[in-house]
Amino acid sequence: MPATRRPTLHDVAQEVGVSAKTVSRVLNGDGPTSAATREKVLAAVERLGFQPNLMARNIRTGGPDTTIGLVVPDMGNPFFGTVAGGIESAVRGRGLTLLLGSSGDDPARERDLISTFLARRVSALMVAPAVGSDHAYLKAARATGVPVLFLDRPATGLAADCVVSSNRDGARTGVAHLIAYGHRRIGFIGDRPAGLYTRRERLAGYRDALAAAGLPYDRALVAAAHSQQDAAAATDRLLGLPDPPTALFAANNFAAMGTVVALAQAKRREVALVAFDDIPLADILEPPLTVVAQDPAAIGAAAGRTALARLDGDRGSARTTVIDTRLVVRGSGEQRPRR
Amino acid sequence: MPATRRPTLHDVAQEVGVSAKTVSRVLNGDGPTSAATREKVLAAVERLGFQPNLMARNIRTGGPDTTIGLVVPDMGNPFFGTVAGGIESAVRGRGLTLLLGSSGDDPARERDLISTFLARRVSALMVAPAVGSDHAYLKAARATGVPVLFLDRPATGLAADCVVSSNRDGARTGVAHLIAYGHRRIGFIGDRPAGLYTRRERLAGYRDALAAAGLPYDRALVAAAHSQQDAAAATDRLLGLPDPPTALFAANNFAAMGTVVALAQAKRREVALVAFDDIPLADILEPPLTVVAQDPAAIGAAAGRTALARLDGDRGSARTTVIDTRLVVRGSGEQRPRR
DNA sequence: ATGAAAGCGCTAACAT
DNA sequence: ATGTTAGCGCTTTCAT
Repeated sequence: MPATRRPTLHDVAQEVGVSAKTVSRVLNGDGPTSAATREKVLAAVERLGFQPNLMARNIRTGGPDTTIGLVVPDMGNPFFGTVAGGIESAVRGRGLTLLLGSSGDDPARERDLISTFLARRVSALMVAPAVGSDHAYLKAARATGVPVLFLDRPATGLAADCVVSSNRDGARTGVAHLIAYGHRRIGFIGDRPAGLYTRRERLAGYRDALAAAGLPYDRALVAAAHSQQDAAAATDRLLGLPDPPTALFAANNFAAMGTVVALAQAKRREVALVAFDDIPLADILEPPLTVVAQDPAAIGAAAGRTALARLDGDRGSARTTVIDTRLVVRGSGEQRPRR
Repeated sequence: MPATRRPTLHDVAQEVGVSAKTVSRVLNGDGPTSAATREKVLAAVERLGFQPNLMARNIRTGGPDTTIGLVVPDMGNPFFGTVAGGIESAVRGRGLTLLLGSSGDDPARERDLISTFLARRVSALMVAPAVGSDHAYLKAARATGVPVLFLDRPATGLAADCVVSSNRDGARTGVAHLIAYGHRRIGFIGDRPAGLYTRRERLAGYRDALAAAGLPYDRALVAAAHSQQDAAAATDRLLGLPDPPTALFAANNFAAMGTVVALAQAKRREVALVAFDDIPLADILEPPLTVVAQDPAAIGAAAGRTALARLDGDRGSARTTVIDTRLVVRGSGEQRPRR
């Protein structure tokens, strides 16, 4: 069976015996239409299975495409999946659809995707940046009026809207929780590279908590890891120090997993642990894992709302929205230090 | 600053002093062009920051939009996120981008999304169906030549390409593993409703394994759950039976989590467990969780390849691709039955 | 090697 | 209440 040509507005018009514009009016409900023609038109639309070509419509109206371009480092990461879901919920009512691409944390690929999305004339562009990408080149794009918004981390080299977690505050709270249980030497296992925004913020929170408690900051207790394996190795290393930490703060979700695995394998259940970002099954680990939970759905929703506000003409200066984190106490932070 | 109008092909042409068509030729490399004009054109393109409007191009060429529409029940589920990533990798080389929507397992919303995607003239449509949706209505759409492809479950009411895991075989292998360790009463905690494809297949595999070992099938050992909480409750119920199972087979990932949680809370570590679908941290649970792992990236990749083949003119009849599952032995299946 | 005109499917702006 | 014309930004077709 050869592919039947998709019916056009014209086909419907001919079928009914009216002009294309009349059909258009019925479908979009702008001009006035008699009830009789409206009915006939709708019947013909149904019969032919007509679907207006959205691209043609967008071209003619000159407006942007009714899509939001979203670039994330990794789709398999439920954090970004949930963020995407939050965006979708927020913009669905406005008829916007998500165009999604993953950069694999490669700045070049991220640029490619952004460029494709802009060529598609997306209504708005949202980017959860890859490690090491710079966004100064987006200034030109933004001058054309496309709202550009950053997720999880602010843009580099560009003042743009962004939505982030309360990284510093969250980390401070998590570390303060450990300090409250008597820990004075607390290891920090964070992301790499050291300059990475989320790592920097969370490390700052860690130092805030130490300072507030009058504890010294010891660089020997700070490790960097960019994979679960790395984090496990870093955990082993910290625990092997001459004057080892009695508690650990894992500053992101794979650090959390790596640390949990390392502690379990080393049978070091007495080491207290708080992690940034929640993980599945945290409550049945032994001990149950205390975390500083992010709210990815809220991040997505806030991003969606900000984009809509920009599309509605909000020309205010770049705005940073901070989404609260929440300390979820489950037990692993309450192990007392052993001496 | 007012939004600067996006430059068009015409603007570039004027800037250089040639016709629009010449610019088009340079950019698409079809007609012949002199090296001199090519250079001038490219310079002007760079200077103006011109990006061809993909929608306009698609309209004119009459081809489908260079997107693949993907509908999944839930974006936050890493299974679907990873599937999406697999699709993207497979089709990226052909310049196709993902248009993504989540149905929230609501058939009406799924239909809406599909309809929007078709109106956008996607090159291909991929659907991981919501529970309870019927797809007979897609026959019309498919007659227009859009490849339609189902993920995770086959279509209902329509013969279409689909890519699924080896559910039956995988379940059989997982249950056989339990039988090999001496279990004769094995509980099955599956999805709801009972008619759901994946549940049916996995239950069939469970029965295959029982039959192969000459064990009776006892309906009292089969439970249904559609959330982690449900699954935990079902686990408690099965363990409370007069003649309780000594092992459990959790037939999907939330059943897995629910069962793990229930066993941990009831301190019933001696109950053997195998789960369908891998979960994070499975290897540090106590005991480490043995699973029948799916390969979502391979599912996505296969789907992408199938779609490309269809776009390349493959008109063969509907094809079902089965992606192998893999038994990952970690320990929880090796608890011996207590008597 | 380049340009002019026509048209993809639709809607804005003016008719009637 | 409906039709006509023009044109969105691009590419096809046919000239030159």
